Amino acid sequence: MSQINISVDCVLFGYDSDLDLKVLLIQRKYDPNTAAYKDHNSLPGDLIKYDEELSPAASRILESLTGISDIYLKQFSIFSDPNRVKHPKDQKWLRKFRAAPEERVITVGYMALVNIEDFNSDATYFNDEIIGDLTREGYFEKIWAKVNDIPELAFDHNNIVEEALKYLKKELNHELSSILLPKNFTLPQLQKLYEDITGKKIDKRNFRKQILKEGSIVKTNHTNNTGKKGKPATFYQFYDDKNKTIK
Amino acid sequence: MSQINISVDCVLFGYDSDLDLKVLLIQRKYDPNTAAYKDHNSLPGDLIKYDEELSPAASRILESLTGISDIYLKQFSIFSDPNRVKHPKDQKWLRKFRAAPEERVITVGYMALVNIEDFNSDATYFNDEIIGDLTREGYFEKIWAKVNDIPELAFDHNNIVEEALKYLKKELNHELSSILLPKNFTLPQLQKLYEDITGKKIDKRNFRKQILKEGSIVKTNHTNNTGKKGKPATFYQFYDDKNKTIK
DNA sequence: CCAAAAGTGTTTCTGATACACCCATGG
DNA sequence: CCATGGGTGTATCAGAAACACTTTTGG
Repeated sequence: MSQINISVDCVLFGYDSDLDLKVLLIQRKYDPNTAAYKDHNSLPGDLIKYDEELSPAASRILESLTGISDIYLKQFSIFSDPNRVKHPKDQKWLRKFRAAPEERVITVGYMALVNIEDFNSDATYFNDEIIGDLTREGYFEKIWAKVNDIPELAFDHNNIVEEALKYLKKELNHELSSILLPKNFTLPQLQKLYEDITGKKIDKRNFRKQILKEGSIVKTNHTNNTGKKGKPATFYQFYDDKNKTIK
Repeated sequence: MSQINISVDCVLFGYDSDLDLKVLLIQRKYDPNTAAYKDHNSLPGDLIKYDEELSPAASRILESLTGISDIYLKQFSIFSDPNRVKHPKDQKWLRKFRAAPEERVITVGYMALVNIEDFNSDATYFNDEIIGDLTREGYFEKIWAKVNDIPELAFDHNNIVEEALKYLKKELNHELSSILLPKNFTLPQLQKLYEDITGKKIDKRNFRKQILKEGSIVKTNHTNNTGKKGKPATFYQFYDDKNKTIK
C-alpha cells in the first residue's frame, strides 16, 4: 500500500563579506556508468526516520555536511504538492536509491544560517552514516551558489530556495546577522549584509545611529588593517542581551 | 511496517459581536456501551488521503461541518512530536476507529475564519461521507467554545489552539476582521473585535481615524436601532479594493 | 432629565528620512 | 598628494499616541 513520506530540506545560507549571499547545494558528479546524475543539483535533505522530530532531522543533515552541531535553524514552510517528486528526471534519479521512488513525499523547509568562515574550517568534514539519501547515492560535492545565480535544482527545490529567501528577508534582524557574520565585523560589512539581503540601499549615518542605539553590538579596540586603501574600519562584536556575553 | 501519517487540524474562529471570540470544537457524546468518549473534545481534523493536497483537505473537513465551501484558511504550523498521539487516553479512543492507532501522526494546523451568522444558518448541515474520522466514530456535536474557556482537548489540540490564536493576533488586519464580522457592522463592533483579539484597549478616535483613512470600509445609511440605550451606531461595510465590490 | 453609547479634532511625541563634510590610510 | 573608504550630527517629516466634549437615543 502506498504511503506518504516526510522529508526535510535545508536551505543553508552563508554570507561572504566581500561578495554575496550564498546557498549550500549538493552537486552530483558525472557518473560514467549511468550518466544520470550529471549536473544534478539539490538541497541537502532526507526522509525523516519513523521516530524522528523534524528539527533534529534538519540538524542531523546539516551537521553531517558541515560538522557544526548547533546550526541556527528555522522551519519556514511545507511543500505538499502530491506531484512534487513525479517529474520524469527526478523519478529516474529516485529509482536509483529509494525503495519506493514513486511514493508521495511531503517536505518541510528549514532555513539555516551559518558563518561561512566556520564552515570553511570544516569544509572536508563528512559523515557517511548520517545522511541516508546522500550516501546511498555515493559521489557528490558541496557547493556554495550565489542566491542570484542558482542552477536548476531537483524537484521543487528552486521554489523552496525562493521561499526561504523571502522568509529571510522578512525575518532579518541583528540576531540573524550576527550568525551570518564572523565574530569580529565592521559596520560597513554589516550594512552591506543588510543591503544585499533586502536589496535596498541604506543611509550609513541612519544605519549606524539605529543599530548603535539598540545596544546589541559593542566596539572593540581593533581595526581591520587589510592593506587596502581607505581608513581602516573598527571591529564590532554582537552582544547577547540575555546571556550578557559576546557572541 | 510502521508508517508516518499526515493529518490536518482546523482551528475555526467565529466572533459573536456582543460576546467573545470562539473556536469550533467537536464534542463526543457519552456512549453507554463504551463510556469511553465522555467529554472527549477535539478540533475538527482528519488524515489526508494519499493524493490530497493539504489545504483542500482542510476545506473538505470544514465544508462538511459548516456547509460553507469557501472558508478562509491559512496554514500556520506543523505539530510533529513523535509522541503526540501516544497518550493512553488518546490511544484508547484511536483504537476504536483507526486501523493502526499506534502509528505516528504529524499534523498540519490550519487557522480558519467564519462569520458566525453564516454558520448558524447552516448549523444542521452535516455530510456523512466527507469526514472519515468523525463518521467512523459516530455520534458527536459541534460546539463553539470561548477562547478563554477551552476544555481539555484530545492529543495536543489545546496547544494547537494556542498557536492558532497567537497567529491570529499577529496577522489581524482589516481583511481578516471583515471575514469574522457580518456584512453590516458598526465601528464600535469592529473596535471591540480588535480589542478582544489583541487584548489591548484602543482609543476610539485614533481607531476611527486610522481605519477610515485606509478607505477599506464604507458607510451605509442605516443605523442599528437595537432598542438599547445610547446613540444608535451607523453600519459600515467592507469594501474589497481589488474587486471594487462590497463584501 | 438622566444614563449610556456614538461620534468628532487638535496637539504632542517619537521614529524615520534626508543630507554634506572631515578623517585615516595606501599607493 | 590624491584616491578610497570610514566616520560623524542636525533638521525635517510623517505616523502614532494622548486627550475631552457634544450628540442621540431609551427609560
